[in-house]
Amino acid sequence: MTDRPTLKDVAAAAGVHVSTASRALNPATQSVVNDQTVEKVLAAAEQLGYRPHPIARSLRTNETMSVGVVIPDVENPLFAPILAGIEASLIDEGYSMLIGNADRGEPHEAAVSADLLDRQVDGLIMATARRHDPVVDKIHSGGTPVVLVNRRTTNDAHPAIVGDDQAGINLAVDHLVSLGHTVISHVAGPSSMSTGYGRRIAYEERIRRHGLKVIVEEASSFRVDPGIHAVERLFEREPGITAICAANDLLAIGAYRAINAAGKTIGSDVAVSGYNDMRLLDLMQPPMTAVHVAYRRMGASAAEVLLDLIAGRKAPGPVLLEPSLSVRASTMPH
Amino acid sequence: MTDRPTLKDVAAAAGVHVSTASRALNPATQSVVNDQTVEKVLAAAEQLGYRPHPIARSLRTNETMSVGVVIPDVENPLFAPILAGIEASLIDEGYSMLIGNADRGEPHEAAVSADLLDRQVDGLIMATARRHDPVVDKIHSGGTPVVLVNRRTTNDAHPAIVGDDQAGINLAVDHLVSLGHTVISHVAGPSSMSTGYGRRIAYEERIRRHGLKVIVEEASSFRVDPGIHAVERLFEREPGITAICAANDLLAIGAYRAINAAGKTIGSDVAVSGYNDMRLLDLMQPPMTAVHVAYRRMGASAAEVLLDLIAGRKAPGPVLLEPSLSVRASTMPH
DNA sequence: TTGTACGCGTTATCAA
DNA sequence: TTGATAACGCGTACAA
Repeated sequence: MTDRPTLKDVAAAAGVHVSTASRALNPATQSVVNDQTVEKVLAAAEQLGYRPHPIARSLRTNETMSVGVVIPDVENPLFAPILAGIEASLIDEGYSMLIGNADRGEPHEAAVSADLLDRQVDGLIMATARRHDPVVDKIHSGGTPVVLVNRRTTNDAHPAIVGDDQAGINLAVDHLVSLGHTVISHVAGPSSMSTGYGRRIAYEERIRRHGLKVIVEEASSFRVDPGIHAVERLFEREPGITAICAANDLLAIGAYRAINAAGKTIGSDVAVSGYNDMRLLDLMQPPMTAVHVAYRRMGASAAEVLLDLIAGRKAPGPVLLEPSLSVRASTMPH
Repeated sequence: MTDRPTLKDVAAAAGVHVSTASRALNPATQSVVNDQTVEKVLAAAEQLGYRPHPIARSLRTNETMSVGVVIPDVENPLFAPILAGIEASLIDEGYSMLIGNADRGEPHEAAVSADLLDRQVDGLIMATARRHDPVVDKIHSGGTPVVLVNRRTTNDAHPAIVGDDQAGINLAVDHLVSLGHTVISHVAGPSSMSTGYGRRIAYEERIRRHGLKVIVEEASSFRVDPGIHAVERLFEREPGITAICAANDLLAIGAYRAINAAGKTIGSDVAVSGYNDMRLLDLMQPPMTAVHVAYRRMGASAAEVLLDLIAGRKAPGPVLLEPSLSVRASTMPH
């Protein structure tokens, strides 16, 4: 591979000094150099196909033009659109995305983010936040720009782009109530995460406002099997349940399984609503009603806020994205 | 944020020269320095919490310890396990992963990979290869280590980790034949990609060997809607079709839609097999039979081969991963 | 407006 | 075995 041209080569070709070439190429300092010289340098750079060496530049500027993204589990379909949104926002500003997969639990998250920081990323987007998260606190207080996505901490000092869980649960509960349901239960996610906790609290509050009984089972994680078990427990406790409002799509799929196993019919016997509205949910049998969250936009916004932070602009506190409700056949009039 | 300690600091603390400290810290040159000095330096480094500055190191060594991954569409669920596999293999060797999303078509792929190369990645994993792919050819001949994943070019000089499409299609076709089907059609993917082309050729060959009639419709892309249209065309041409062997899960989902729309029953009237066996396929109604490919392992292998290449070791030609068949209710005896 | 000189943190070469 | 020094490619005070 033939050596790429350096700034020195450009300067030589243009017949000027390296520093002049540097200034001519840098939009910020370009104004200080003679117009004709600028032209010459630009022409030479173009002709040689000069590309500034990012490593050398980073060494000088202490900016790598890259950001780290810490994901709890890359294989979770939830994060694909978030990553796509982040990438789309970053690319326009010349930034790249370094991915850290923290799928081995909490201590791993610290290791992964430390790794990214060692690589001198200019900022971090974290999708792994717990409600009380010392890792996030430490990075934040270390001075590195951080933006949380999807989940937030209880500490509102951290910028975060998340869905409005309260509004989303309200949509689901109100929808079920409007269909005539009166025994509506909630399959909650882990209360260590804002998504699990917030949706549960929102459910309890909304159900009480409707004058109904609060019926909750917490699943150990946001996955299908824990969802099955939670619904099995629900059926034991409260056989009269006619509706399940799940904190997440996978938990709702678990509900599908448990309902089928109990010999009941989804929709007519027991209504089910999911949360997230991930792809292909409309292809299930019956198609699943779910609270829809704009994850791609969530990722895009997180990246934008992070870039603001990096540029020294002030970041907002938590930003709530308004959800909508995708109504399908899994919720029927009762 | 308090400045991180530099090699100079470590050297000073240990009472030795910078270059000695450098040698003591580097496993490769460590043997050349006095054991006691090594101890001293290591202790000082530990005590100061020294972490080598990767940017400065890269500037000297011309290695960034990072690899680029070019994906045709991050949101396609197919690539999540591939990314997870790549990441897992890389992390162990101290490498990081830079993601480029090339979702804006062919010219965009060239731009994205150029961008990654500009960032001095040590190698590239590309999931975007077309059968004839000048972009890949150019990068390869430019001297940058490249490994293809999932798709391959016709040029066997490029290392590639792909599924054995012929074996996979054979599994599906033989399965359908064994169920008694005699009018078996194929919904093909774009023939510009090895996956589309290879599976189609394999289908034609296997069908002929069984003495049956070749019935193919090519979809414009590996997505649901093109699948619907392709199957609609199939039904017009050959009303007697009892089985559809699709080149991809999404095309098979399109087949589900088209079959339902035609008032027929999936499984009993028309059997359907998918390809890839992506998550949640078992939750469809009816659960879908599909050729299963070990995508996580595919990603992991690609990363390993790339690291071999980077280390100067010779890479194998195309590597074929053996598929299996996940039999479910969408394929029934006829 | 341009050139000089230096430094960013490492590693590599050469002497000692 | 260790130290001195240069170099990687770029940006930037400072001087001219």
